[in-house]
Formats: sequence, structure tokens, C-alpha cells
Amino acid sequence: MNILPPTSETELLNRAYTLAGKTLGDIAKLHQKYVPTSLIHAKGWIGQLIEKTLGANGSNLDQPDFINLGIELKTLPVTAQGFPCESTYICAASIPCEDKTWEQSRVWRKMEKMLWVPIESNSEKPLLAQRIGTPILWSPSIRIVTQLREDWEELTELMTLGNFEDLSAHKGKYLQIRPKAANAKTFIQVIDHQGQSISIVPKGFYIRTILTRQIIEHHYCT
DNA sequence: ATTTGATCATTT
DNA sequence: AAATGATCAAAT
Repeated sequence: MNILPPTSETELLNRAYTLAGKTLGDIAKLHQKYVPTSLIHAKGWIGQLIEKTLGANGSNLDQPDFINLGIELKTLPVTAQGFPCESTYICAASIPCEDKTWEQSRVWRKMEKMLWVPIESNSEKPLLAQRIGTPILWSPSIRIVTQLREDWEELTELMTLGNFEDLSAHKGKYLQIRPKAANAKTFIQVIDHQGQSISIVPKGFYIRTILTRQIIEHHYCT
């Protein structure tokens, strides 16, 4: 079953809202999709299921999932109380950074407008019994954009200058840099602060749960 | 071989 | 328990 991309934001939202309250089992049944027994060997399964259901068309391009709408789709695992369980991957960090400014950055292009689909996936609930929450169409407020830009600039500067020893997941209030690779033996060559070529594990930008928690809370309070 | 989708598993 | 560091599969 192939679902055409939504042609407007409204159409996307209407589709998304129909998912609220359904279980992953309900959705998987529609697509007769292969269902893994666990996410250990299928970590992207939920995200791909929701993408397919909503008709995402950005697939493997370095663009938002809904290219024509400029909207990035993210599933977000949350506890029964609505708190995010995990950080959220945004994009790979090219080193050295090719994006000259925050406004041109891949992080910003993906975060300018996002559709969050919460998945209640606490405890040891069976995968197919996990329930989809009310989707949230979100754009960061000025306050959050300012902080994101600050984080991005700090992290990008460290990578640009080659200060990889100072670069760690501890940096950044909302945005952080973490490994993003098949495993810890995957390397890329970069130039360090002394001009030496060194090997490091590829990195990616992630956003912390302190930000996604605000997104959820704000949505339910306004 | 890379980029997408992320969560798993160990450390703090 | 929460955060960091490591890892897995599909699609191209």
C-alpha cells in the first residue's frame, strides 16, 4: 500500500490526528508490515512505520521528510506521564562544517518546523500495544532558537577549530554532539587543532530531552 | 558505502 | 534514573 504525500499542512495534520489513540499494532496491520519481536534489531521501525502511514516523501534525502511542506517528522518515545524517554537525533555533523551560518545549517533546516508523534513506550509494553499520542506540529520559539543557535555555534566552532578533545556530549544546553556510526570502530579523518590528521568516530547532532519535554509540556498547557 | 530511521547498553 | 557512548537495519 503506497500512500501519496500530503499536499498541504492541513492534510498532513488531519492524517496525523487520526493516528492519535491508535496502537502500533493497528497501524502495522494496515500496511501488513513486517513486525519485529523487539527493537534491538529494528531501531528505526516505529519511525519508518509512521513515515509510511503519513506519506513522507523525503526518504533518504538530506531534506525534511515532507519536502514540499518543509516539515520534519519525528517519533518521540514517551513515558505514561508524557516525558520523553530518549534524546532525538537531528542530523549528521559534517566535519569541517560546511554550513556557514546557523540559518543555513542542516540542524536549522530540519528544526524550523517539525511534526512530533509521541509514542507511549514505557516499561516492557509489547511493541504492538504501544499507543500513539496526539501529534504536535511545532516550530521553536525565539527563545529556543536563540539557545539552539548558541549551542550550534559553540559546537560547530569546536569542530571547525579541531578541538575534538573538548568536544563531548556534555556540551550544549539543548543541542549536543554524540557518536553517530555503525560502531565505535568506524572512523573518519579530520584535522585537529594542531593541523594533524586524526581519526574520530563520526558525529551527529541530537537534542536533549530537556527540550523535547518543553515541547510536550507547552503543547498541553496552551 | 552512506544516509535515513532511531534505540540499546554502559557509565555516571 | 538519567545521560553518554555504542550500535542496528532498510533504502539507496
